[in-house]
Amino acid sequence: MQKLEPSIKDDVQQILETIIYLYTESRRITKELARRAQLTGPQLTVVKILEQIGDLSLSELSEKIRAQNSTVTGIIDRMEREGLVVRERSTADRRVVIIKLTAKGSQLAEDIPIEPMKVFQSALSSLTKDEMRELLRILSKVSKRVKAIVRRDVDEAVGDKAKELEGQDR
Amino acid sequence: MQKLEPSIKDDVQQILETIIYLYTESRRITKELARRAQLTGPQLTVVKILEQIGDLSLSELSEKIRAQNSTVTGIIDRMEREGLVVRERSTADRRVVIIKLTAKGSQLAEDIPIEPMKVFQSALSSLTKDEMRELLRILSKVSKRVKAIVRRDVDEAVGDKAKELEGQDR
DNA sequence: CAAAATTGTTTCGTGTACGAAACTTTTACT
DNA sequence: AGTAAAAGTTTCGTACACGAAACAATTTTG
Repeated sequence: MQKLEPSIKDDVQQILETIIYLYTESRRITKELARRAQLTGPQLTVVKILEQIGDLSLSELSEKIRAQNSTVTGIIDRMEREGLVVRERSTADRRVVIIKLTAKGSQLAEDIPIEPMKVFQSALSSLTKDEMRELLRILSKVSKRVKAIVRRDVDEAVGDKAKELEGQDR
Repeated sequence: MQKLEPSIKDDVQQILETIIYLYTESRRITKELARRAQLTGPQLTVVKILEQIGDLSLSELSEKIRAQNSTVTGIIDRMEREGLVVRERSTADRRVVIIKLTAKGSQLAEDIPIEPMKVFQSALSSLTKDEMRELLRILSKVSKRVKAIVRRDVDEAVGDKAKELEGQDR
């Protein structure tokens, strides 16, 4: 079943693990920074986004933090309970709820000096310009491949295509 | 505050987004594959791991799926309720709980022909050997930098170090 | 204009996810 | 042996996270 030669297989495994590491680390950092302000990770994200962009509708906010509306409703519920944000009906479109930072929320945003993503930006900045280009090029290639595979094999008939997919492993 | 020149900044942003895409896509694929077998993402992961490795203690399983014991307890509770696995006390060490696939669980594992990670392995395999080495080298470098920054700046005094960190952005 | 389709939000039910505390069994120490 | 420390698991409380259904306001259509 495994047709990759060992060293290649190890590379693949290590790359996957590194990507997973980078992602989970980003969440860990967010969480750690948030903890110091008595916030949760997602709450810190919301506070920082509202500070930078200004008021947003719930849907816009959901899109920014890549979560479903129903998830964000809960996050905002808890933040409103803590007095960090307020909900306001839009006068232009009364279906829309606008989320605004309160004074307390703004103060908190200021108190947290660093955005979680800054750590990654800083780390990436240690690469040479060429390395950065190369990284982006290769990651994009992988990304495109994943998208193609997903379209063909996962979204349609995983079962039928499984053998074929494994056949490509060599 | 932003000292990166635009093109570099865009590269950084794109790299971050690509990494986030690859990670979230991997969860989406897992979930989609799981859905077809009436499983959840983590449950599919557990079933596939047990199929390949064999029986594991709860702690070993937690480590494999990178989750806390308390999280896995819940996952196993639900899977046991569905008759996919059983808990057995280890005779060697009676503190230990061994998780075993039932016949139903094994059958399900067989029915799902492809492991979620296979998609990524396949995509990564489209890279040349040189590209793979280069990707791994660069990602490792980033990873090391992140670890170093985290040790120095996040785990200790984020507030004090924030300015300094931003200064490194150029 | 009125019914229908659409858009934005919330509610509900289920499943993670995590840390702290509680519990059980084992190991280490005196 | 007897107590203390450690290891493995579960319980508890809280916070996401998501999809489906419910609800409200707006826009589209006949």
